[in-house]
Amino acid sequence: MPVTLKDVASRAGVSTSAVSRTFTDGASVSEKMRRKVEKAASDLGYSPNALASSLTTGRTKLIGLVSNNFHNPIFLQVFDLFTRKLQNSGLRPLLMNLSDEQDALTAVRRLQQYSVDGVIVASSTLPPDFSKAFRDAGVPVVNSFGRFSTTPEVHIVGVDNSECGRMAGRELVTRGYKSVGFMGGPESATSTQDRFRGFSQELAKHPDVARRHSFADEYSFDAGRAEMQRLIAAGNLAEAYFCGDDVLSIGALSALADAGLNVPADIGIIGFNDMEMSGWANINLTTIGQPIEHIIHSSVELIVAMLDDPDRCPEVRLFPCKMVERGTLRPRP
Amino acid sequence: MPVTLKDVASRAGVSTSAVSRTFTDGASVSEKMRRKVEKAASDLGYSPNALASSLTTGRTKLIGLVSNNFHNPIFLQVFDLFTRKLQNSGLRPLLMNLSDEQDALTAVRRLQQYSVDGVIVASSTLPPDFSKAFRDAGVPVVNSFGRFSTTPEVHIVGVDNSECGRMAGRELVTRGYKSVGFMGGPESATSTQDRFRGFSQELAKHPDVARRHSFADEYSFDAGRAEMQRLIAAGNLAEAYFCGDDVLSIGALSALADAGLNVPADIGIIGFNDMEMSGWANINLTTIGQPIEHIIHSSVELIVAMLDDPDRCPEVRLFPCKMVERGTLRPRP
DNA sequence: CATTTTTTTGCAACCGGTTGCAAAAGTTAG
DNA sequence: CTAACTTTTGCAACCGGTTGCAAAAAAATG
Repeated sequence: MPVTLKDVASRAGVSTSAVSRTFTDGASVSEKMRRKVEKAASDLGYSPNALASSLTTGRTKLIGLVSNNFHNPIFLQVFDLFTRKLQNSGLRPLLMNLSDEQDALTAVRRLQQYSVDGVIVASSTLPPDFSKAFRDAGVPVVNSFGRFSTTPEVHIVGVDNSECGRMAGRELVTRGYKSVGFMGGPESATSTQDRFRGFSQELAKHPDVARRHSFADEYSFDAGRAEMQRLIAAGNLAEAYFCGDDVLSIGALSALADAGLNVPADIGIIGFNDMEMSGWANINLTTIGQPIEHIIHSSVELIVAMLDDPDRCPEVRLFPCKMVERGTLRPRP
Repeated sequence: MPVTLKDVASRAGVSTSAVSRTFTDGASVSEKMRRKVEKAASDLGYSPNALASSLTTGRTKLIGLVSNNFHNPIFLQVFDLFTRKLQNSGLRPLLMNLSDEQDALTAVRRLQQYSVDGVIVASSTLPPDFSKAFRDAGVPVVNSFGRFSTTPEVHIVGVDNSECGRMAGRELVTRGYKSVGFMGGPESATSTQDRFRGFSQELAKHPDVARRHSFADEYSFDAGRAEMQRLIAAGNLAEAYFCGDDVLSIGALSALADAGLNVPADIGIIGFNDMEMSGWANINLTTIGQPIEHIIHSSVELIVAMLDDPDRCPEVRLFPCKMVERGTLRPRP
């Protein structure tokens, strides 16, 4: 049914090689030949089969896009940017949702069956070993939004989460809060661990500031709300909280509002991620944003570079987070 | 570098056909042979190349997942469900983001190059002709969340948006509102047109209820907020509004709050889509929800059925929307 | 045990392309 | 116009599998 190379060749009265060459740039074809072939091809509505050619070229232009973050609204933006950037680089994203199944080797197998040219692991919660499984299988891989190591075994693009934690701590101290809390996501997430570590490090420099911490069950509105309700009920609230994700912050804000506590007059909240809705007028959350576009553009650039040089030395690319000041912290003195 | 059929064959000392057959179910292979081959395959870590086999079988198990809705939070859930359901059906989603480029023929070309077995168009805003382009190219296609026709040319799975409009109208009338408004998304979106039509039809039955309508520039918080601010400034507000999407409703709610208007005491709001955050305690939006899971499961079932019978007669599958009562409308009398 | 029937196996062609190589055609120089 | 050199073209093998067909092996039958 679909038009093949052969059909075009016979209609143009030339060899299949000639047709193939007109569609391969850099190949040697005369102007006359090219015109003849292009005419025949467009008459027939031919377009080359990318999969068949991958067989000989060894390139499918397929990139596995692997993630398990299908519940955090920030990831809709992540998928939007990744798919667009990949498309604009002439690549096609093959999506893999890891929500049901986390086994790295199965994931590698599945993607290898489709001969992906490379894989982007976009997740802040998968363990670093996950990405390594791809590298071990010889598949170029970039880990985006993941935890970085100073001796990376795979490419990592993202932010320094512990630096973000320090930034949050510094901000709260600067604003004169005398007791502060960390409300993390699930304790098992590397992002939570790192933000907590940085936050603690920073506060350790200020012994006069009391600190405490706790963890919500997951990165969700309900978990943030429940955790804040628990804290309120327990009595001794800190003056300000750094929440491990905006969605937790928004949950916390709703618990505070219900309890009749005013933000930022009675209590301060700083979030993380700068999701779109954090800027909405009725939320107006002060938060720390990741430069998502930069991370994604850089990740795609890196995977593209890996296609030419699969043995490229693994590197870490970190981008700075930035404070987004809105209305949930008391003003700087 | 990767292990091929030939490698396994020579290690097992058998023909390549034998190896191929052990990996094709339904093929004739003796137990002894199967064991021998499986041993060799697992020793070598072989897994068959899906793309190479597609060349002869004509099946890639690749499904194009096409959308341009990368900004509505509801679509994160849509992508989550689609990818999982496809994966569980042994299919792989090839994602195509249409935000940059809307040309149907280009999209068809691109996906045809990868020999997708079928395409799912998941969008409430793309024109029906878009999906037809795939059908015309002989690619099985299902349009999810799209506008249906009583003489469908492609499979459509979704809701009856005009019925949803009627449902919203009925709800407002039942609650005794004497003047009501429709605040739609962009007037060009088929979903907005249909919801508006149904809403108007229903209200036409109640001449004692005053009605008006307007359209926001896009489906977004900011657009909803701006439009409601405009309405407030203009003076004559209706007693209740049906907003074409929850994200518009939430924007509208924030404008109302800023203006010191109380919901539902001063004004009622009913949304559409039941996004996750509509249920959040600080939003608590009364809305109409689409049965997303059903729509998606049914869409995938349909595309799977099309693989076996590409000429299957196009059908429309509609699922009922349901009211989700929360706190932004006055109670029923 | 020979014969017929059924199952298993390998051969070789094919899926839709690409590419090294040598022959053919086109250019340039003498 | 011929020789030497370039460019363009087609042939045929190959990429990693599948499959129709016939031969080989195994099982059933007499």
